Amino acid sequence: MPELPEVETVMRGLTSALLGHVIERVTVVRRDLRRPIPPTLAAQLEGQRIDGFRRRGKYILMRFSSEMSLLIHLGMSGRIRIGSSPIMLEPHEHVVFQTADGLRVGFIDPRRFGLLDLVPTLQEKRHVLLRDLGPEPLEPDFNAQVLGARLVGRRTTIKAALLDQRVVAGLGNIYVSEALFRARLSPRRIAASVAGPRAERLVDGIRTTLKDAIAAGGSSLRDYVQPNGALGYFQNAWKVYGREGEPCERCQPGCRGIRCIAQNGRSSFYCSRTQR
DNA sequence: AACAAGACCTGCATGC
DNA sequence: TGCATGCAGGTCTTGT
Repeated sequence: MPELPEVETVMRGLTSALLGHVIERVTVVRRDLRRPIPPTLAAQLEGQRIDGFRRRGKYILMRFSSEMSLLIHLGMSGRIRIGSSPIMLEPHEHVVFQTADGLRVGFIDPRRFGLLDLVPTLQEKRHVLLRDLGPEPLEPDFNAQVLGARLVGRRTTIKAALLDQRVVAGLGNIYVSEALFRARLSPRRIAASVAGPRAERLVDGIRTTLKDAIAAGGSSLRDYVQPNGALGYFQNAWKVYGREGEPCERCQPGCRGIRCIAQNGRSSFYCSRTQR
């Protein structure tokens, strides 16, 4: 489910459902996710009021009145489900939060690549999983200069570089393909060669892709995206991802068809005529 | 230091 | 039907 637009959508859903609510009970069904759930999770959160949410890259931070923050990552298959209290545990539901006024929030993650951790709110930025993240692509200070500086000297492909969360935070396999299409850059291009006007195009491609996807509520594959169960629909607006063989919207008649290649074990989709 | 490959885990679609 | 295979929105670790 989760690249930046899906994580942003989830965070907004959590905000509207849970802001100001008080956690009454935390039940941990299974602790062995990507990293173990802290043994003190329940003790530290029970009785605390939810005071706000932040997103950093693909991570969500849920801030509590105790000045502790719950750090959430959804991995590949993570989901959050909100309902009212008496609901059956569903398969792979590893943690359940219940609020004082009867809401029930479940963290569900079949593959267990996701994680939950605690960090003092004032030290969020120093958390080992957050401290090396690159710039937020939707912040105003993300520009061609900033991106170009992080690509200097990198001999890998631009595809691999953009998946590196230290270069820019929040992109994943789908949105890298989509952003490179909009920027008319081949995923095979050497990262260091993206500077000047190409970097301008790429920044623009990244931002417009992410903004459009957020406006659509993200992309839904097999899982649903939003905590209330609503589906995102940006998967219908993908221009290249999952469209191998189709003509791209830019070249129409003369198009050789969208290609799918493997790079570092992951698929990349692109138009070899309009992306160089 | 940078990079590619392997590892982690489960579910699902495909093909025999 | 049953089974094997490969693939999936991520990232951490290992080895070159």
